[in-house]
Amino acid sequence: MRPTGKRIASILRQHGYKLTPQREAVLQVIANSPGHLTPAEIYAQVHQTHPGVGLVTVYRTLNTLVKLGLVCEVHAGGKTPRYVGSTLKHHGHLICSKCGKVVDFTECSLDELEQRLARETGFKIEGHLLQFFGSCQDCQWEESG
Amino acid sequence: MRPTGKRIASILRQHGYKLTPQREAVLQVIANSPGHLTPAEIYAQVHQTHPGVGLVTVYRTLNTLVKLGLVCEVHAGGKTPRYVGSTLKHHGHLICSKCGKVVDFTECSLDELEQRLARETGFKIEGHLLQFFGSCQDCQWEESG
DNA sequence: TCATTAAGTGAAAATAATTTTCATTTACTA
DNA sequence: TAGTAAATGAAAATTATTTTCACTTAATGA
Repeated sequence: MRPTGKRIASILRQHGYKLTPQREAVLQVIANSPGHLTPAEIYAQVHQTHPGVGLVTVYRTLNTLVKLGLVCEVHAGGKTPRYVGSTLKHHGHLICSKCGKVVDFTECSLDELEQRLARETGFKIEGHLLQFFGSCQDCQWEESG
Repeated sequence: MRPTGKRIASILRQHGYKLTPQREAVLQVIANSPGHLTPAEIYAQVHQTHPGVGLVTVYRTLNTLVKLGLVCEVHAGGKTPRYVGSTLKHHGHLICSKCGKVVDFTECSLDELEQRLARETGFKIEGHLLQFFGSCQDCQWEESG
């Protein structure tokens, strides 16, 4: 389950960050979106309800949230990263190579592999991102059509 | 096993691309590097042996190689992607969140999950990328020190 | 071997994404 | 409610990447 906007706000304050209306607006958009948004998309949505909020603030807020591990940065084919509310661990994506559509899935079956890698490499593993690439159903139709 | 420079060259020609000295130089660097290089790093290396080759050509060559599936584009924390010779499927990385170090690993245990996802979502899955994030041994020392 | 030609190249300019700077404003704390 | 450190918006700066275009070259075949 993703953290709610309120949950995120509380964590922000715990870490000494101020809770400004601008940040709240960004949090709302991310928390309420089922999809994976680019900074520009987030800005567009924020701008509708809070016309005063600038794109710079969106970038700054995203950086802060990523640093705190509250949102996940996903590179899904396109050149700009996309952001989604995150529980940090066990994050899986299915990405269409043609249209860029991203579908979430949850899976927890990598523990064994994770432990083996930690043992063999000395890494302290904190999370993972598993991405499958392929064509979504729509784009398969277009291919054959 | 990664494709060799020669192998890649041959595939290029099969697809109607010309084999220019510039491309050969880029291929050599990628094929011979054990690590994951940024476009700028590749350019720097190419430039040593082929001072005439421009950064633009490096970008163009990388795009071509990615399109052909001959190199893999990895987003490893930093803002620019990194490139590595690739077998397209079964590609795993272990990425240090602090220093950006990337360690390859191979794993083939995701077939079951892949099939389930394909069934449930209708995706035609063509490959995947599994990335674990954490701290490498060196950076763990720095943390406690 | 040489001429043809489509594709590739370098340099500069253009575009796009992101970060920095700085003067001003604001949320939190006492 | 005053003080202060942090956050903000706008503009400028930076950085990464792509496009344009005149020129060059690799591949092809006579």
